[in-house]
Amino acid sequence: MKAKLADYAPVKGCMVIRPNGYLLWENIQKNLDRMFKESGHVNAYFPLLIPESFIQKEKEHMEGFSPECAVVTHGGGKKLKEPLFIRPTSETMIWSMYARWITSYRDLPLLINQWCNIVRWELRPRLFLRTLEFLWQEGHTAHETFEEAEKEALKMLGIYKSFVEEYMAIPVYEGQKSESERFAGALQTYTIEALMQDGKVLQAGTSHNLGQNFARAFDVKFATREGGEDYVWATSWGVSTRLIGALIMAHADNRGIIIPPKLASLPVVIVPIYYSASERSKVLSYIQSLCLNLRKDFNIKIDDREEYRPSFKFNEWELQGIPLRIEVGPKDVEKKQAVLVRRDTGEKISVPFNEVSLRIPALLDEIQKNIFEKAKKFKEENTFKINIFEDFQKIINHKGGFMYAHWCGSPECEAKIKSLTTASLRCIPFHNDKEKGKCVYCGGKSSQRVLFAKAY
RNA sequence: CGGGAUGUAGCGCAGCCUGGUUUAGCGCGCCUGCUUCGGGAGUAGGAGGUCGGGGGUUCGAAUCCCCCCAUCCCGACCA
Repeated sequence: MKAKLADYAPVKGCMVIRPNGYLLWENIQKNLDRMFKESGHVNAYFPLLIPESFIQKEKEHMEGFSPECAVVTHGGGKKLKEPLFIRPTSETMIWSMYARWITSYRDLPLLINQWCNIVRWELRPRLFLRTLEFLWQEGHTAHETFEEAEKEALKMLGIYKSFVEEYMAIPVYEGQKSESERFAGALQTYTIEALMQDGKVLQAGTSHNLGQNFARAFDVKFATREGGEDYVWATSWGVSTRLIGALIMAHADNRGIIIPPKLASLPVVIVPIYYSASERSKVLSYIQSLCLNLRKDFNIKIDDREEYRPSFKFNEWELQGIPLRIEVGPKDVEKKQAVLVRRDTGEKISVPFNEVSLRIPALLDEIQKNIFEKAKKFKEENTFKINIFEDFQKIINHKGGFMYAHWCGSPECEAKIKSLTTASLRCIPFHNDKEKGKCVYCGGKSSQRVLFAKAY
């Protein structure tokens, strides 16, 4: 809020994404969109309003979503014959269209993504993490075989993981969801889970293998290579503006947020320091010449506002998470240097005038790496191998973090654990110890450890 | 929908219990001037209020009573 990312809107549960926050979203979009396109996907736009009958076509999907939907009942001053749902996700709309577009294996795979807003009538909203309306992207793909769809679902999860880790500098666990945590209407849900600094965990992205459920519901058949006929295999995957929430909670310190350099629209800000009018003009012209080289490679702001003192500006830019600050005062002009200040460590580094343009990219890289490593260390230090249920309860309540424990695989145990600890099964990790053990709750047989945590 | 709390200036709050010296205050922010400026400046002045809404009690209500509305926090649901 103080970093001017967002504000509460007049409607309960809705937020305004302010320019600082929206810039972050634009950078998230820009990079993800590039990754989607590099992997063969294209963008399209589908309508906001979905006929009620569409939602009802896939039973599990309807049961999962209709309680949290906003419904339009009136239009043009009249009651509508059929209510229109504001999309909570677009599977039904998109598959109704795919039915028209897909007739042969030659039409496959169909790889479409959409950037849009959706509405889910959440009962307990929270800024960025759970709002009634939010922005996201949803990919919807159609394939010839189960294997191909499975491959796609995993590939997209991989893209999410690399984006979140490399750009947002947030380390994640990747894995699959248990049956009870699965997306409504999916055969399999894959997820990346990120640990926040308060010990709670945030689902940062999901990818689903939808099998043939939606194809059956919307009668999407295609002529196979062998001359037969089959239902199309589907995937869907999405990330949302929740990622901005993740960014804040993963990296912020007591000075404010920290924007990873790779996502910063404004990576560098220059604060001039002067005492008199003559010093002011000297310092500012020095900064101008300094910027001549830098501006080619970076978006740089010179904060020459007269009404604030330098110390005020330092704090303000730190609050907003600008990765690197350059201070230039009379002393620096005299010594032909500039002072570079890292947002992540606060370290001040004096750099000779003609080396500044070299040091900036190197420092930005270091900051990017440092905040990732710091978050990674935190994640690892807060992942606990648990064998006894009492330890599970103790640690989850005092420290939070991931409980890496054996689980027998039964939904009953999962539900029991959740009701006793409020921790849910976040994922069955891909890369886990395939050791045999006993379920942390019931003591039944288990072949691997899974991750439990309190989640947002 | 269950439990808890709160609505007083743009933001954060005090005042309420025990009604009247309150002309409704304080901090931050905002506007103007001067001095300042290498880690959230100082000073002098200034603007800004249907005390959430409605009703009631009273000579008199921000304060007591009733109803309504809204928001926040903790649960159930969820990205």
